[in-house]
Amino acid sequence: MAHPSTPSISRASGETNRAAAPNPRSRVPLRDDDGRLVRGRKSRARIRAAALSLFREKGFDGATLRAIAAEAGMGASSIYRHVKSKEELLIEELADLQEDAWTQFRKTDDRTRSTRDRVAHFIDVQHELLTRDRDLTLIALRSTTRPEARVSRRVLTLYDRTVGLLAEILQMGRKNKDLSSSANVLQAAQALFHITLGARIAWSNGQVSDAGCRESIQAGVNLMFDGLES
Amino acid sequence: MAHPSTPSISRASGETNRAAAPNPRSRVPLRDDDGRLVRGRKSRARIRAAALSLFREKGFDGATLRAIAAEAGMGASSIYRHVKSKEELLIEELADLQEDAWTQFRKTDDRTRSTRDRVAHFIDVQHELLTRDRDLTLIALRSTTRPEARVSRRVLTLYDRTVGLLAEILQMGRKNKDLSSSANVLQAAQALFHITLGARIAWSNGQVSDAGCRESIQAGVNLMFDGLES
DNA sequence: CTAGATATGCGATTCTGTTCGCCTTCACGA
DNA sequence: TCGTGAAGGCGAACAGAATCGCATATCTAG
Repeated sequence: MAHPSTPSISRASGETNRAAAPNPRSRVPLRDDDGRLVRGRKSRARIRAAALSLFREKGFDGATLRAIAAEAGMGASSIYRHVKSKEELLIEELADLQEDAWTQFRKTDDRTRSTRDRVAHFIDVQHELLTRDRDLTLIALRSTTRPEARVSRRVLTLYDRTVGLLAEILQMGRKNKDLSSSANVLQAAQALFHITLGARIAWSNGQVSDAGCRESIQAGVNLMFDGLES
Repeated sequence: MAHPSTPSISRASGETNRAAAPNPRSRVPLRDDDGRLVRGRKSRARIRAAALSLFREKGFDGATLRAIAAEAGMGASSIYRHVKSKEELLIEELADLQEDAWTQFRKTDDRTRSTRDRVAHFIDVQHELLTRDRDLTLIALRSTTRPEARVSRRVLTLYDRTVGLLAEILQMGRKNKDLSSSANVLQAAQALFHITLGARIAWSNGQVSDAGCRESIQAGVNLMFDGLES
């Protein structure tokens, strides 16, 4: 069920754990970070900043890699010393955003409330952060439809993690008799997550507004709790 | 809620309704189909056949436009006289497939059965056909993440139609007191559809097997009917 | 039959992300 | 001090989709 070779999420913010990534050529860095890498880190930061600003300005597809490179003060091909693909530049941001959402949820979560409320709150926090950047959400979704791309794994891992957190909440609810004991929490968490995913697809296409997306998600959550037949 | 400018699905099979498509230059064809168009239609059919066979053989990305053109017996650029993008070639097939699924459902649908069963059956039939061609499903999903692409609208229209059919089933169930009268059928239909969509994303990534996908969908449907709390 | 209009076709070109081979910089160990 | 090897950078090149301008074929109107 879970994705193969799914390491628990490493710190997603800051520099990527490039060194820790399994290298196909199994060329493990022999030295620890000597000062030489400082320049590299700076470049990486510049690239990421340039990419972010250009993405916001022109959108993902509108931001040429050559333009990003120019803004970062280097040639286009040099980018690939730091990043494996253009999409990866965006996925970095997504990972950060998710991490933010999760920590913010943990800070504002109230375990004494009903499971339904907690789930709604979890989804709300996530929605709040994700809808800030339509492009980001869009590319994340898009990358999940390119299994051959290296980033898709990363995004799917983030998704898995989200489902896991949802399942955690549901599990607690089941213990408290807040939920039917026959419910399969993992399947339920997946269903809930898929509802949010589907709604965001519509949103990112401009089919529904920001508020409409949220409403659609909330309705889905409520339906899932109440059931269609009851 | 509905997508703007969403014409009801025109005959999806056979030739595209190229003439009926709103032309940005508003150059509406003055003449009806004179015999001259026969050659074009033949070319179109050849292109589509070539594309289909090459897609099956090499996959979507593996099938070069030049290769398709060669197999169709023309230059690569000529393809664009008949088709607006490479993706559109695949979406044609999707539309056909959907149409097949819907007619097959109608043929095998038993209105005396429970709403839950009918929904499950509807989703099953669709699943059956869609999982035959992973690439097709994948590209369809991918195209929904490119709002600027012309095909995305087409796919979203197909999605809308699916949701509509689901809502129809649910509506009938509500009338028969099979469903809670407080349920919003459209929202429920969307939620159900999104569950299938999410499961298919996982499937198309190889995260879950064919059977796993189906199971996941069925579990989601059942959850949606039973509710988490009941 | 001719003139115009339209549909179809093609080669060259553009724009894109990405790869390749080569070069420079620099910490480190002998 | 010197050589080694890895990190980082560069310009050229590649492949693929999509566009452009022009040529040709086929019809209709007069």
